[in-house]
Amino acid sequence: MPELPEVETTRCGITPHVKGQKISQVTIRHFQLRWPIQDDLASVLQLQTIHSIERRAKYLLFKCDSGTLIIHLGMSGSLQIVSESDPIAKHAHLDIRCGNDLILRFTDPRRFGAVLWTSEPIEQHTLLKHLGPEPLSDDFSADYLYKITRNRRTTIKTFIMNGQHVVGVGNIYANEALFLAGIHPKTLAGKLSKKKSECLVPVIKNVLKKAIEAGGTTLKDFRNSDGKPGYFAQQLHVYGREGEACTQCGTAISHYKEAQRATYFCPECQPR
DNA sequence: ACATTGACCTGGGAGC
DNA sequence: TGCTCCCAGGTCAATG
Repeated sequence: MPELPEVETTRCGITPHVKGQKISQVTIRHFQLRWPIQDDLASVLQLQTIHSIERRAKYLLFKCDSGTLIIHLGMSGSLQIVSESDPIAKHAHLDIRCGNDLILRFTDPRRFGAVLWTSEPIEQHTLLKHLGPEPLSDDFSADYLYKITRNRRTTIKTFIMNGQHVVGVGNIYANEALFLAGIHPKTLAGKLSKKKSECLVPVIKNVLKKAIEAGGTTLKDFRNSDGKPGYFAQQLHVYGREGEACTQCGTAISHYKEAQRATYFCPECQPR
């Protein structure tokens, strides 16, 4: 469920409750996530202080005394601040109790998420070291995108969703950005013109920023750390709108599968 | 090196 | 009501 805006919304929501707190108790109810949670994680985390909560791509990084707790929300994960009296729902796999007696609870029905511990420098971690630039950083520029797309034969949609090229652009926002830039999703990356590249990069930044401001996108069940939905779904132009009228020209939105992911576009506004 | 596909897992909705 | 099938916001691993 979560794309970068949802992860960032989560990070901002939990930070005031968790930052600077000492971990008093860790309860792990289900170790089998995308990768198994290491079996001594509870004792490793015990009595460590969480100094900051950072984000790289869609990974949340909890910087502790002797290392970093890495949490990825996968497709269906969420983190909430709860109290001891809150009922433990079915897929609440991990609780991290802090000195203020608030509990950071990781819930993930599909278990595509991950909870990992590392004591090595975080940028050298296997999962992080090959990631492309953050989409909201200056490193993600029109020049950069134009250069790295040369001679690439995959489609532009698949290309921008690849974290080696740029991180944090998931299926919803890839669809939305290509619509807003007037680019057909099947355009070959190598055929992206300089001009379209100069259009697409700011559009990606803008759509992600707007979504963060709206608290993310709630399609079915995304909730921020306060249990509230995100409101960006109201601003979606094409995602999930097959057959509906394009907001710009009224043409029916088309739909197909691209690399196993639902793809939506306006045939009029996004010509091939 | 690059491109494509399968795999991981549960729940919800559509259709019968 | 209940069964089956298809779909879902991610991304690594294996294959060609």
